Amino acid sequence: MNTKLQMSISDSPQSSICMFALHHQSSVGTLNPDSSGMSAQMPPMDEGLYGQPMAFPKAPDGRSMEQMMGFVPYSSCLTSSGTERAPQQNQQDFSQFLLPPPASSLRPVGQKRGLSKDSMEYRLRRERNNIAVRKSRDKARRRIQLTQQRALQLQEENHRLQLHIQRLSHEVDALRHYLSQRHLQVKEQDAVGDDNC
Amino acid sequence: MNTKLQMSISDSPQSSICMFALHHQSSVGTLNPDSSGMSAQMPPMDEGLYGQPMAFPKAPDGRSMEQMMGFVPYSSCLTSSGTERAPQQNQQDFSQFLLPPPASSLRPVGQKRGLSKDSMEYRLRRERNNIAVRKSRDKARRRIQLTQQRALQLQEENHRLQLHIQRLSHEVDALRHYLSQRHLQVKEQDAVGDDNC
DNA sequence: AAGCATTGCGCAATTG
DNA sequence: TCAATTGCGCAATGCT
Repeated sequence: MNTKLQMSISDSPQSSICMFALHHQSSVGTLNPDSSGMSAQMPPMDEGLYGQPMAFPKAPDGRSMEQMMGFVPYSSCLTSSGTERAPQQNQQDFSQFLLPPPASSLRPVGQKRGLSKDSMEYRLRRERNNIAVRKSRDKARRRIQLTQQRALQLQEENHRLQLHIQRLSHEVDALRHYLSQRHLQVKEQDAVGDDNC
Repeated sequence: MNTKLQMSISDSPQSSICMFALHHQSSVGTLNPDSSGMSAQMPPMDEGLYGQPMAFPKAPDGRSMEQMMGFVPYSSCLTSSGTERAPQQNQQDFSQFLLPPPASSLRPVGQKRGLSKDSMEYRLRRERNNIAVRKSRDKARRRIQLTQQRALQLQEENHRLQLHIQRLSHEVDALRHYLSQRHLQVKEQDAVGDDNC
């Protein structure tokens, strides 16, 4: 399902080899046809679901791809199948990854994109995003807190309103009762009056 | 200043070669070449609050646990001057990070902890934790949703209760008014009766 | 000691 | 182009 393909290759900026892979990955990941496919639909599942890492599917023997390949992530990027890397596919040809991105790539290797992890540009972007993320999460946390508080306040308010309703209801009952008594009284009185006069 | 040094050694289980630079570089390192000097000109990182990463405050000496435990391989990468790492940062003393944890550590170096990222044990732990994390976040998401729904329901309920109160209040008013009229009527009648009799 | 649950964080992909 | 979001894995820590 989720064809995340996330690869969090994150670091490893160093070896040029890695970099290539990264370049690949980024672009491929994004392009990944499947990505558009299905997106977020979370089944109500509880258990079974979490078992699927979706990112680095494990080998049948339970080993993660990383372990098996030693560097699978990159390959997975290539193999567009994102999701379930065929277990038998071990024979994959990685030579392509070892080569620098073809000049035909959308963006020239050392350009804007495909930013080397060492570039100042990259770090600036990352740092800005990290700040934005912290800010966003802070905001989310506050929003959640407010919602919880609001729920509590509403609950209290609710209780107060119910008590008020109870009081008013009793009052209405009392008034009605009194009125009915009064009614009888008057009737009686009327009757008496009639008799007397 | 910012002693981040984040090391998100995270992924890149693959080639030990690939990982590390980032570690250092991460925040300040890369951005602020002069890190040691502290002039940290970090870009225009205003945002007062969010500008501070304050990530791994852990160890007293500022080292993160990962660092403390030392995954030598990665550290070695660092030493390799590898790549490009901070040009001026060279003066920083990372020797502490390069050394394996003291034998006096709670657990022997090659033991449970200090798990090599390549060990099956490590991957199993990670995978289990990833599953737990997904589950936990799913739970949190549901909890938040429920809270929001509850707030909405309470708000509606609240509105209904207020309307109810309004009706009851009017009813009370009406009854009282009627009663007062009745009261006058009776009094009047009484008076008339007295006169008549 | 061991294991799941939480939480903060950075990365990368997306969204607006 | 760039900030805001979002899903994810990692590691530290909380909680049994």
